[in-house]
Amino acid sequence: MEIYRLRSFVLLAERLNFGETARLSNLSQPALSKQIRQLEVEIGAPLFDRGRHGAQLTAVGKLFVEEARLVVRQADLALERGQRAARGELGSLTVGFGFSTVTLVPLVISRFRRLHPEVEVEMRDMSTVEQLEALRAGTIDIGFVRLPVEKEFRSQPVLKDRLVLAQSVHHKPVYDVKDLSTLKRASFVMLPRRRSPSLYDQVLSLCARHFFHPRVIQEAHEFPTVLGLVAAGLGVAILPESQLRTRIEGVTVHPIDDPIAHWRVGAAWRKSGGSPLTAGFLKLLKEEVADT
Amino acid sequence: MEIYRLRSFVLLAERLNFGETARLSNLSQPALSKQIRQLEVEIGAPLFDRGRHGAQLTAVGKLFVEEARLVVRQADLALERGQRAARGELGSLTVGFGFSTVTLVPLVISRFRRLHPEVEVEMRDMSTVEQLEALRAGTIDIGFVRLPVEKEFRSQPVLKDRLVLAQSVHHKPVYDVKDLSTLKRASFVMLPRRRSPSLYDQVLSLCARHFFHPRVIQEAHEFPTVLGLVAAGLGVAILPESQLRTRIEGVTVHPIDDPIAHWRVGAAWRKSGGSPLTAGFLKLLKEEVADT
DNA sequence: TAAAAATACTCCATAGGTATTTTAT
DNA sequence: ATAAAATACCTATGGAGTATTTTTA
Repeated sequence: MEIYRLRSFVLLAERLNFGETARLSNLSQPALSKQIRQLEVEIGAPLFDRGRHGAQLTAVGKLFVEEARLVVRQADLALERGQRAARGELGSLTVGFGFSTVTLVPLVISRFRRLHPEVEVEMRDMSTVEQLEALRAGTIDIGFVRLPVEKEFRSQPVLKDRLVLAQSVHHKPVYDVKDLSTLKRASFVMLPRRRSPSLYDQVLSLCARHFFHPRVIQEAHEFPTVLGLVAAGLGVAILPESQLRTRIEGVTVHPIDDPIAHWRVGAAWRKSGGSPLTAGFLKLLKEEVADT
Repeated sequence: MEIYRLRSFVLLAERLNFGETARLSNLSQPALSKQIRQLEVEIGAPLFDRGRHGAQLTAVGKLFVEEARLVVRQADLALERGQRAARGELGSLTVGFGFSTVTLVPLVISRFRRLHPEVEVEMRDMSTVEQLEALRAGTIDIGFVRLPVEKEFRSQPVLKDRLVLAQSVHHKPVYDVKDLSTLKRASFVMLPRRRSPSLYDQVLSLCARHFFHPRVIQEAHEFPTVLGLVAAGLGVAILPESQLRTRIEGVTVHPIDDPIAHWRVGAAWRKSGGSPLTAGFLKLLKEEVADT
């Protein structure tokens, strides 16, 4: 029982005339006759009574035309939804992001939402490791992680980030970023330690390369707070340059010249199962990155 | 977008392996590949990611497989319901009947209901004219009317009926059914006049052939009541022989020997649009009639 | 008898099969 | 290197067209 026959049947049930219906369907009358006859064989009963004045639905035909209509409608809906999904107009997209893309990702997502209002877009704040796991598990479709990424994924570079030393202009002594070991005696304002590898760990290994453990005098949960505390003269902070949009008077920043203090951040996604939504998002992202 | 392709697609989406799915579908692997590829062209996006370890649904594929399942399910349901309707297991049947078949029709209907529990069967008490109109309008599927019936309908004889004269054995004078004109002075117990042609009209024309108008002394709404009144000596009654199952002590009946006092009653139905239900009912009816 | 559908027959599109190549891990 | 899917090519089923016959009112 194929759909093209059901379509013909439904049309004929409306017109009740083989010749006319055939013409309107761009079919020959015998072709339509054969289709209907085939349906009648499959059902096991005549669907029409053929007479001098066209055709009349039988009782079975009346019952079956309702069923046929449902199938045809469902098929049309399926095709439409499939095509819309293919055009990236339907579906859902989940994006993971970390602190380095906390300004970029919401920007791209809001543009994406405006372009595809019927797509469900979700964003999730996660660490790099969590994002990689979530990508593998299919929980998120795109993540923003440190590059390079495992060959298991595809990626696209988004921004370069590096660590900077922030200190108050009023504070004495002034620490020299050229020689980090001078920070041995400094007080540090830090974000809380998170599931490694987090910024905390990175600062730790950076200090370890200069044979000291940083003295943490205060923790704060947000970058602006950290900078505020630094400005207030509590101590120094090491943080990613990407977070310096919220720059504060009275604080100087200097990039740290150490290989582990530089890295690239990129969007990452699974090689397989890519949807048009992923592609569309990445395209927007590329445009956004090019603009900045 | 045809159903056989959707079926293959749904199966493949469950197995995620072209070769295996093809084998289970009695298809060759290239045939299945071609079907899926065709679907992908129609949708406008890949439905699977083909890899070393079988196939994986893409995001679009995941969305579309749900749609496809709905279509396949709807199609299976349609076919099943169509076939059941064709076997007379589904649908509705409305039967009209008059007083002559008031015992026969419910009998056949209850047998029919037992055979086809899922069929909605309705019976409607109507005059012959009403039944013919209802047949034309499609309000009823089968009627029980006086034969012969217009060539517009098909029919099947059910019973012979004729009018009988009923009178009390105690009543004097005893009326002679051979000479109806002796009834000129008799008192008649009658059913109320209904929309013609009813029994009332028929008795009237029978009397008119003998040049008198019957003197109606009492009306009653049921045949048993009429007979009871006759037994009580109120008068005579002319009624159809088919109603004499409810015979009563002290009442004699004699068939009236007049051409307009005989007729055949039959089942009638439309020539077109006949359903297996109609056929099934008529078959049961035939058996029932043969038994009596 | 005339209009409508069915039949007979032909053609061709396309589904399906076999053998082989390409791809991905 | 190897398993799996794609490709190439062939066959054949059956869907569609034209001409004609049959049906029915």
